[in-house]
Amino acid sequence: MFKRSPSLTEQTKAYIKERILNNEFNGGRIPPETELASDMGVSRTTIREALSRLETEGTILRKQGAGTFVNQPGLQIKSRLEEIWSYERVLEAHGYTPTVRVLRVAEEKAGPQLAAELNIAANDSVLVIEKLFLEDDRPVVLACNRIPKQTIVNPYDEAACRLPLYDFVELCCQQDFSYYLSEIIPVLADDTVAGILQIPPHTALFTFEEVGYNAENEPILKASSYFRDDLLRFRLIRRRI
Amino acid sequence: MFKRSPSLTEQTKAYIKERILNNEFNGGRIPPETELASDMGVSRTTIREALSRLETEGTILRKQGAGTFVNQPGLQIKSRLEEIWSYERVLEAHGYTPTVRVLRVAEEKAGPQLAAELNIAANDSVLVIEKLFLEDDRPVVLACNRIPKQTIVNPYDEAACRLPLYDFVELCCQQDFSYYLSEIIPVLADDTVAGILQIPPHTALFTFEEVGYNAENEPILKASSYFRDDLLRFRLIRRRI
DNA sequence: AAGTGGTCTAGACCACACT
DNA sequence: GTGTGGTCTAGACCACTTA
Repeated sequence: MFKRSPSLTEQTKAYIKERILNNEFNGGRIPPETELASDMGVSRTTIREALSRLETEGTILRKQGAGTFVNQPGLQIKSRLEEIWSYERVLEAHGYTPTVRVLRVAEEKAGPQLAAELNIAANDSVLVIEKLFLEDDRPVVLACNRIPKQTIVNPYDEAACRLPLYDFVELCCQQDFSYYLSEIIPVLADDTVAGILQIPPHTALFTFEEVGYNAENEPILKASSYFRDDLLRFRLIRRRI
Repeated sequence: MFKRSPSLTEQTKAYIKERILNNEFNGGRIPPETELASDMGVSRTTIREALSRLETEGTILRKQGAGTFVNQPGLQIKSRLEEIWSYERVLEAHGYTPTVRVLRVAEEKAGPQLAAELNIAANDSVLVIEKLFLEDDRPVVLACNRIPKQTIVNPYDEAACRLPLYDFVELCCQQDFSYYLSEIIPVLADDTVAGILQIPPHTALFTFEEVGYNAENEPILKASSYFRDDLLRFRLIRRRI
């Protein structure tokens, strides 16, 4: 029934999710794992891994001894904090059709703090790319990214700067972008940020301050992002561990 | 080597983590999965599940074809947002020895918004428990919890209100607390909150607004929490999906 | 070429929920 | 008791990295 790639688990997950969205399960009850396995011609392990991923996403609910159930539609989550990868996709998940505006591309010298975070020397050059994500001309996210010049091996142009950051890194730094380590920090909007995001000054915002790492676990960029809370709100499922 | 409960996977994970903390792996390289499995007398599946959990926690790093490695100590995370369950434990993880102060226990009538969130009728009674978590007399977290009176089946006293919320719910509501659905919202501290947390008014804070659900997926409580950003900061690992 | 993690299988037994 | 999800096993093959 399925091909080899992408993984059977991912195909299984997508297939079950589609059946959920089509309301194919009476009363929200999903068939037993053994039944799903024999129906779809895969092992129960594969089914279980697919169901686990759907459970972490909040799509389904499992009760030991009782069964597996579709979660209420109201509880489905649009933007899970851990899964944000590009703001374009986050905005699309919210039903927006985002546009990207590159506000600034410049070179700066790294201050001592930035140098320490990126494991470079103070006063080394960094490339600064400031991007604004808009939905219907309303600014939603302001992102400021700093990448050490020495990691940029290929020439870049205006178009490259418009790309999602991980594409830029793979294209111009020939590095794999592996993960972000993020801090969530509440701040008051200063005049500059308030002006760009078109909100009153001294509004409370939250920001991401994050360092991006490559597959070798070396820091390759620093990103600071500001969000319009009224247009984009993050949700989170917290489970007992 | 191991007992049956807690699960082999959890014991395996704890054992590997202990060896990591003891610096038993030369050069940060963790032995191959097959070797770990035969050493510890469990199947490779069990080892893999344990390693997966250590990876999501940010403790280790896996590279296909290359090996498994200990993550840099600086990248270890103290309070993963998704894993917060009681604020006592979060503060302990930060090296604090927290105390809890119950500020208020009262009954209120539910307004229309709260009633909708908790799926009760407007003007139904809710029990309000306001708690402050301190570290060395410095307030760190203010939490305000609202539980419909009708779900409280056992009598409660002052001591019960001091318990972590999930213990209170299991004790007095005879319900299993399953998960929270949380929103992260930046706000300006008003005078009341600022006074309680001992910070200047109009400081930017972030808050959790969250609804707690039982195993049957029914809302059982509403919680609003305020955090001293300077004393407790949340970190997050975001991976490419 | 050899060694590593990634995926998948078939089957066993356990813990829990229903009725 | 019966059926469900939860845990675990032993073994196969694949994809990737490293030398």
